[in-house]
Amino acid sequence: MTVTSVHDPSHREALWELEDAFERGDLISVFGRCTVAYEGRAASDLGIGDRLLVLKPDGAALVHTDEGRQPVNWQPPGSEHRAAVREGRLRVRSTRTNPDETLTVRFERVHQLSAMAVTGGRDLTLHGSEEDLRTRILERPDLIEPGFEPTATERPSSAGPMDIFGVDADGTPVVVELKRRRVGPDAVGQLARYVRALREELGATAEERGDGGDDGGNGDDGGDGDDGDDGDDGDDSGSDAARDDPSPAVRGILVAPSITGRAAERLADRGFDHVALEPTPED
Amino acid sequence: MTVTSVHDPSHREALWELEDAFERGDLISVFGRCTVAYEGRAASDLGIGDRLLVLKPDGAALVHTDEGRQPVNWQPPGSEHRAAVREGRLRVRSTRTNPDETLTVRFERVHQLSAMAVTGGRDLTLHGSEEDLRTRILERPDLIEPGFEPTATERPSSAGPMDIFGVDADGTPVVVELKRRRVGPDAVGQLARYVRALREELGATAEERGDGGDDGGNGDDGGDGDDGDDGDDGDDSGSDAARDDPSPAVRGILVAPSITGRAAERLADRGFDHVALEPTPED
DNA sequence: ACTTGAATATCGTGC
DNA sequence: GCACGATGTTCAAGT
Repeated sequence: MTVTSVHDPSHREALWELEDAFERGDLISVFGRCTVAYEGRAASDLGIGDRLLVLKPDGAALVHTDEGRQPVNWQPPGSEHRAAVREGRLRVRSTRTNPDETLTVRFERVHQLSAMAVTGGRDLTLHGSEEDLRTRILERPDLIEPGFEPTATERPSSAGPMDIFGVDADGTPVVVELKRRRVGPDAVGQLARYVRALREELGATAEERGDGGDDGGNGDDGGDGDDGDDGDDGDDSGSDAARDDPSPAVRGILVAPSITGRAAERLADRGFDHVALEPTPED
Repeated sequence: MTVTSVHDPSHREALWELEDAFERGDLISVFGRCTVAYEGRAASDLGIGDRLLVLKPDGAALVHTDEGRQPVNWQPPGSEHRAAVREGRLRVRSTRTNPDETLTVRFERVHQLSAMAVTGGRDLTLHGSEEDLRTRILERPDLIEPGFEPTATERPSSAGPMDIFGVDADGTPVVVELKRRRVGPDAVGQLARYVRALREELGATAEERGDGGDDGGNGDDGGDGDDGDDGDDGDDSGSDAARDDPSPAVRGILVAPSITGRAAERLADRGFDHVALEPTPED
């Protein structure tokens, strides 16, 4: 039998079953009326009530109520489970170190305890990720725009690896930033950093192209333009003329299913483009 | 009886119990051998294996394996659960809209099904949050430094609401940014945005205050003064002169239990201070 | 071990 | 409903 199960056990009975299940490495589910106390990175106390306690052989512990996706209390994998009967009640305690954390569940009454030996079934395949989006574009670059040609993925730069690098129909370098779902202004900042990094890297070329790559205003401190900040502080308009250049040396394209209004504003400010595209084709 | 439980039920038997439990608004736990398919914001498929399915009356659904704190598949609250027997197997499906998402669990075999009517016990008290840290400082402002006086919390600015705003012993405006745990450079950037916004707002006043009054230091180790700036954000380069002013019109203080080395460098670059403080007093 | 960044993040709050 | 920030975020990957 792969599953053991007891209904309305005594505390001592529940303890025996728990210890056996620990020994076998079972996945355990306990329904019962209990209090919960946690102390570690923070601290919390939960009064008496009906809850579901899940104990995993890898050390994870979860306390669920009847609401919410998140457990009301938990312990991450790597913790150690112990059970005991104290003051006539079943007490389950899960501890770990680094940081030191303790989760204690005290059962006033155990309604149902089940344990199952789990085998196999770890082959999860996830689709619709950012990688799918990249694959889709590499197979059909015209989804970005006619004439676009990808030349590298994860191309390194001083601002980190960029998702897709390529050239457009005019031979202008293009940085493509991929997001698998609707994005806000932060994604525009990320794209701006890559573009700036590439403009600096290709600076000489830009000069030759006669497009006046750098504005004369702050030419002295040449690496420190203020438009590439990560956060959302770039709201001051008109701080640079270069971004309004009609033919910038490097283009930026943000690929995402949709973008927020604020993000659209920033894209326009910087002269970047948005291409609406889903990780997988719509039905 | 508040708990119903069936061991090794037939698929039809399991269906009856499930539908009854849905009707009663029970918290449900199902052990069984199953496949899982999800389609929505992403898509995934999970081959056959032993898992624990948790169904909540608020619409949440969780599929847990024997590993990890996170469910391998799930559906958030607000979804609708339905059960049926198809092709001789129990099928549980949870759907929601906006976005459209579907989670389907097909049981080859149900080992154990339990359902419990949950009552009460929603009074969770959590300690050690950022709000605790704010409360602690407002009650004892001298923890920041002698003479510090908070004047507002969540004070608005063009960069968003700042955690605590106040004045130091010299009457200089102070922006305090709170973090409940160890922080990296991003927190310094956040603080810098607030300080810059306030400096702009109070610009005229700052010009007049050009006296030589300097802070007495707060006794912690002074940051090294190296200028090895990597310039990957440079968020306040616009007001360049103000940064090096020995008596800036606005001070910035980052309150956190500890900070990373890179964050310390940036703090020093911008002339900000760090105060080491926990959300709750150490024992 | 520390740091960085993504997630089907989730969850609250404010607009 | 949308956007933004905090979370005992968790988690994987890179350094």
